Amino acid sequence: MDRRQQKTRTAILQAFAELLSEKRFAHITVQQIIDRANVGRTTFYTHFETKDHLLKSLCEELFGHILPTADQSQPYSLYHCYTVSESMFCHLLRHLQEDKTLLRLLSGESSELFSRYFKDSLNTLICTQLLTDLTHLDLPQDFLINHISGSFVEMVQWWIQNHCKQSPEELDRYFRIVIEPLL
Amino acid sequence: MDRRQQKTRTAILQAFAELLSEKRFAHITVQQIIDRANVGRTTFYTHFETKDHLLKSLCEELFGHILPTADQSQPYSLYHCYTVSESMFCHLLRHLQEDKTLLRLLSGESSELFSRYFKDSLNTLICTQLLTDLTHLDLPQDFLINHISGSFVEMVQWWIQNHCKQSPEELDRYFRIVIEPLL
DNA sequence: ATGGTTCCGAACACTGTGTTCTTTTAGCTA
DNA sequence: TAGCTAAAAGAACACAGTGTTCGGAACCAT
Repeated sequence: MDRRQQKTRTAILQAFAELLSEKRFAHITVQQIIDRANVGRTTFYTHFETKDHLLKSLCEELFGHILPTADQSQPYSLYHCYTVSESMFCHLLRHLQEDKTLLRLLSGESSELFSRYFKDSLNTLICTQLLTDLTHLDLPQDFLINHISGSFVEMVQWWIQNHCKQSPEELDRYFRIVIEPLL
Repeated sequence: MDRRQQKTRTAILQAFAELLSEKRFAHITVQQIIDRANVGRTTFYTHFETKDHLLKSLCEELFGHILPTADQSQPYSLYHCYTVSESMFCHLLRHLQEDKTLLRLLSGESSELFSRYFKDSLNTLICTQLLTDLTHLDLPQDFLINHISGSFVEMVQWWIQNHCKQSPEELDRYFRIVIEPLL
């Protein structure tokens, strides 16, 4: 792909991410984005159809860095009956801690947008990771999966709102206490 | 209050709620609201400062019916170590099942807006209901409360997306299994 | 009935969107 | 390095939505 395209694309995404950590999605205008990205109006619209498409692209960009690493990174296979030294969730938390952009967005005023995307991705991720089925408790499996991914994202939101006081390992411990009785 | 005021106010809220179950908040225009409510443009703006304020009013209106009943309704005191026949959550679920408007909104494309409000309200509600402190597990109390309210709202979303197949009692049972180990 | 409030409707300025056009610039190719 | 091509800039445009202002009509209370 042309170097120019790459440059403007990242400039736009960057500017957009910055703005999102300052104000709500709905209150951000295309004009503000292109001003900050130092890009022409026409250029913006050749790259992104609408502001909504831009948001989607940003989500894919950011979570695309985080989630696949957890996916490939082997038989974490969630927490299991027997304790594993390393968990997928701890892995995610560590990555999250380092990605300042993502942290800002998940704490910004439009955090729901990203949380939603995060949770949906996590949901499918858990489905693929989940080898054993968890029907030993008398609960529907998709309910349980939804509960796990939902709780995780809720925890992350809580963590970020409290300014990330805990270490990823400590947070992982919390999550184990809350989730392990169900596995 | 003047009868006219009441009429237009509810007409606007009603129209807005209808529209919200059809399309996203961001894609709803004031024009559409006042057309459906059969109300003049000026009138709208004397009642509500902006579309955002209207949304807030709608939240207060709808959840104002549901939550206080759970609040007063006595020492459910969450689930407790000893099982109680009736729980605050089951109570909420029953009310929710009957409120078609609320169900539509929580399943619509702007459900995050309502879920967020729901969770925040639930959070403070739990704080007041929570008599005993739950520090016996080695977890911060506010983390635990956040986990409970978050999980509940996540469950409700899951329930509604699956077209409310389960009865409130059955759903309450799910929630007990998931939460009770922590109390 | 009459005074005060509320509603209506049309008009208005203003902001933001998304498109079109021409001119300029930058990257790939040979 | 020259030349072709694709991309960006910038200005202008039509359009849609917002929020306000006005005069006049409809309504409610006393």
